[in-house]
Amino acid sequence: MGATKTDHFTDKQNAIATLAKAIGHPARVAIIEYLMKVDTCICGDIVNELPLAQPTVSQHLKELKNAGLIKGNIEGNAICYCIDEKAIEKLQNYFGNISTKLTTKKNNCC
Amino acid sequence: MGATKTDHFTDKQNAIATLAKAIGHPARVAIIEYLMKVDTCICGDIVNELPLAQPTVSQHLKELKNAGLIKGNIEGNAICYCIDEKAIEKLQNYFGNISTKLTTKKNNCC
DNA sequence: AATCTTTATCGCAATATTGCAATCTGAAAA
DNA sequence: TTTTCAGATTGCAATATTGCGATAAAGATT
Repeated sequence: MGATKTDHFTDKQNAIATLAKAIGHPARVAIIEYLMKVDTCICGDIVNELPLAQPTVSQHLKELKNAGLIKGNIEGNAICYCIDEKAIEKLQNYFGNISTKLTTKKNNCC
Repeated sequence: MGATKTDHFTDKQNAIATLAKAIGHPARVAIIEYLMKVDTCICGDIVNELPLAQPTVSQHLKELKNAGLIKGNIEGNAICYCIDEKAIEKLQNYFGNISTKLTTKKNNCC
């Protein structure tokens, strides 16, 4: 009890949940938006941008990386993080499909 | 500490995070997909469809409703739940914007 | 080598989430 | 009214997440 029963659901469902869960925290939304805003993606200064301590930011980055939403490249002693387009596209497609199916179905009981 | 510092982030960031967090669980992904699959949205049998007990399903529905992803209509002593298109559209737009911005920017350091 | 700079990890406390048995509520049916 | 049925709520135990201070790891700089 307390642990998510991931094994009872399909791989696709778990995959979407994992991506969504990673975005389900404002700090991580802010990180993604910052990565978009910055032209160069030398990203050590995310810590300065966010109201969180360095270890906390590091952990959020780790979770985003585990979920496959961002990639990291070592560059000297700094690290270059950037968004992985594939993950974003997966989400876009997923919600796009739901949206179109909903409008064609016109289920209007609510 | 352990509480999310929502007040340090923008309303938009918190809004996206709230929606994403609600989808960030395979059971809730399964609920949404079931609501799409069923033509009529008389939805009491979600419990039969999922490998979870009734109180657990009820709580997941509550969280989806709180996040604004689904709506519920009382119909007799049953309840008709269905997806709120607006929330899905918000997510679709959000990830669509990111996707297009990424392809135009061509940031290829990773 | 000694130091600085950048990022990751450890360990902890506070809080949140997940899941369910038991129970409650309220409408329909008998 | 009593029973029944669909859902919600309560209360609890197990686990996960959030956040940060302290520290570690590793390349850069002096």
